[in-house]
Amino acid sequence: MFQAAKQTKVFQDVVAQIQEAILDGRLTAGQTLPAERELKETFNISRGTLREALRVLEHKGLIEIKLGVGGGSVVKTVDTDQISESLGLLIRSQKVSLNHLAQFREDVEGIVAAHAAENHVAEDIQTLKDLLVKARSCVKKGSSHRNAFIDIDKQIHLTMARITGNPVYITVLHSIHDNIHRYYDRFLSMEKPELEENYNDLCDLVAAIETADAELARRLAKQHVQRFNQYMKKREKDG
Amino acid sequence: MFQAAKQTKVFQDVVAQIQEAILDGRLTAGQTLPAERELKETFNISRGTLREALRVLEHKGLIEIKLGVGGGSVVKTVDTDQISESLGLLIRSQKVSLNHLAQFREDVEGIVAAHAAENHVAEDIQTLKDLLVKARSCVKKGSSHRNAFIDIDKQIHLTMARITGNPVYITVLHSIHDNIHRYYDRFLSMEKPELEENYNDLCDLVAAIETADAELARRLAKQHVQRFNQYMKKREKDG
DNA sequence: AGTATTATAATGGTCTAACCATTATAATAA
DNA sequence: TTATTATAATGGTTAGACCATTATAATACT
Repeated sequence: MFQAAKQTKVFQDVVAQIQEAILDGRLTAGQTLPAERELKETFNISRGTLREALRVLEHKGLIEIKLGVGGGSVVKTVDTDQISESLGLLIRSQKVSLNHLAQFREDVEGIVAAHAAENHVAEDIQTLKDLLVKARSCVKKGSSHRNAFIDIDKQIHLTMARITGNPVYITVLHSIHDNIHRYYDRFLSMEKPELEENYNDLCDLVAAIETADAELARRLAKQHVQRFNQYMKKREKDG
Repeated sequence: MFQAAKQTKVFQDVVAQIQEAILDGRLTAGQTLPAERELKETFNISRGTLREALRVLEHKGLIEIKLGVGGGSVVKTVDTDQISESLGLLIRSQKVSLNHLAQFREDVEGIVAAHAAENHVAEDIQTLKDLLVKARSCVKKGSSHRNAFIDIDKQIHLTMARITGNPVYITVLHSIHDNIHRYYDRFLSMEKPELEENYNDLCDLVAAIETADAELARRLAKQHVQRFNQYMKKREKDG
């Protein structure tokens, strides 16, 4: 019938107060909070308790704590790091396997490509084509530039996410890529023919986006990601 | 050329050590860590520093700190709460709007429904139909049971996510629903005709899943979520 | 005997007061 | 003018004490 009346723990109350101030805009990114020895007077608490609160706020990604003169707790712009970290924990807890993440990525990349085909402007296509040029030079240099190619591949996908105009896709794709990287290092070996195959995928994909063919873009993106995943699974199996 | 040699901060080292122990399985869910006064001796640090570390681990969702005799730091099963919280922060920081979240949800619910159509077993259909019966009784009782209906709607969607067998979808859908709830409270007003409309949507959707028609399921799910979103947007504009 | 009450002790929560480590800035020297 | 060095502000850490909560054991009551 009733609910817990209040946060019994002092540090939680402090976390809540500072968090609300940030989210309400009373504190904005870049601003520095008062020094700990001053803040503890404001809240009328001990420094230890205050520091527990600041530690939590830091981990939430709301502040950054800097050392030395002119240091202190600086309000941060919220980004996707915490989501990536949490997803990483789920993966490492074996709640999520490579197959699970790969399946999700295939679907999401497909959707992102489709939206990109619908929403792009001319400038976006130029950005993508510039990235394709870089990708091409990596392919020419062969498997020694595998990592550089993978990085450009990532940039192309993140660019498509940006073209959707929806920050959720950017966040989700960032989190996926942050976490799938661990598998790339372990399982993904691409030789020159495979690099070329992937490069051609990307060219076709960009072309589909340019002609605003959403359904084709969706299919190509999915197929492209599937290829990556198959390389990995094959290598995972072979050893 | 070189990287930072080590974590300068003591508490970070402690966080890392305990986290690794949990992720490696040397500590498993349910186990209780030694008491603070004992742990601080093990790590050879002060209690304050140890508590900063434990606070961070708590916020990561890796441990739960209980009071009193028999209390202490208990290793937890990792769940989706942290991801939901982080997504919530992004939304409240106005990095993500209702429209952004709604668009994403339409796409994801479509994909989930399609996978559910492909992967379901007979038992799953029974679960869904049981939920439909409950939904029907809410509709009969009219708008006073709006919240109960919304909750069952949520359960149906989460059930479909479970049917996919992919925990990423479960996590993502949980996070979306956790965060879209705030908008429901503010903007979603459903009268009896609208409840009926939605109930019929769900019946059609479950039928499509039962007949394993993935493409139809995808379209119906998307359309169903769109309806919800339109109610909200209409009300956001009007009221 | 069984049940309610009360004391005990273990554990996290908080406080105080000090000192260490890092770093931007100011003072000083070359 | 530039390089060096001292200063002081700020977070990082330590030590030891006491408060608050709670499972369990001891006790009193019926």
